[in-house]
Amino acid sequence: MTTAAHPTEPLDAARLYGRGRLSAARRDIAQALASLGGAFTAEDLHAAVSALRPGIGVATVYRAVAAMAEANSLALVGARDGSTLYARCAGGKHHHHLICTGCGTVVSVACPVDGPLVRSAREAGYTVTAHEVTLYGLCPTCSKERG
Amino acid sequence: MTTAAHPTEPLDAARLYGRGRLSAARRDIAQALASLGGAFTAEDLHAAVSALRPGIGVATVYRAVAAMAEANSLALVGARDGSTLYARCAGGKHHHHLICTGCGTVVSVACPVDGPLVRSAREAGYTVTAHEVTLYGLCPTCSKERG
DNA sequence: GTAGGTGCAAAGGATTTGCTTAAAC
DNA sequence: GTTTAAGCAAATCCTTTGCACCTAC
Repeated sequence: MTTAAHPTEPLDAARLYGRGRLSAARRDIAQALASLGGAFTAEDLHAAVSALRPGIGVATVYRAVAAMAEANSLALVGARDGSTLYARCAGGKHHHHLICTGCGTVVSVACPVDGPLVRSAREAGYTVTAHEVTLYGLCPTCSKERG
Repeated sequence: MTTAAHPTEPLDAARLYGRGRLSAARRDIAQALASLGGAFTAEDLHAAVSALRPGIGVATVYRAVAAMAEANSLALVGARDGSTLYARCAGGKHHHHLICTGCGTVVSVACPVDGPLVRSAREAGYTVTAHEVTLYGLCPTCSKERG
């Protein structure tokens, strides 16, 4: 199957950030993150954490996001307007993301680049070192709602 | 073949911008664009035009880029640091881009998303409305140079 | 003559950084 | 006690916008 539930680990705040210290703020960020579910921007996360911890600074959230991305707990899954979209992503097997533009839900999709595409590029003399793939669309629920 | 010379039309300044007026500044921008070759940022283009037309404003370049993108003469092909990467792209058949990180050359690659991936997503109840695919790597020349 | 383009400067939004204070280990 | 994170503000970076003037058609 090509689409699948997006692989995330249980939300263990200690692991989210790798080897950093676990402050109260970061615990709240972890909790807010769990409540977001799908794709989100740093601003979304900041807004969510603010409900739990009024007055938390944006820099704190940005630094936490950077730490989580570094620890492979978050993946950069795209962009919305001028902002970067992140989603929880346990890493593991290489895959990409389909983001529901209706509700933000994220599902995994198999990588369509590895394989024939990279192979034929190599045969043409090209070396593919990186690639970005993101799909946008509607999840089953939102598909029904919007016809 | 999966990789191919990137489809661009001969640089006809009149067509680059769609139906807008052809000012002297836009003619110079067109000429600078031709000299850039591959992927570029608005800032790259502004720098190139500045050689031909010192004192040209950045806003003019940004507006010209927007006009060209609107007219399907340019495609947004990715991002570098915080900046948007564009490349000449005649449009036509749906495709994506492989950008050489060595020299900026852009080549077309077939879309690996249309087909099985979209079909299986649809079977799972998802509607795919859009997708982004960009490959990064080295062209044959840069591959040799860097081993 | 008029819509559209230019240039400049200021605004805008997202993200980062410097610095001092507070807290985890 | 030492090192790391928080909080706040200022700074930065890319891009867009407002406005007065100019120019292609």
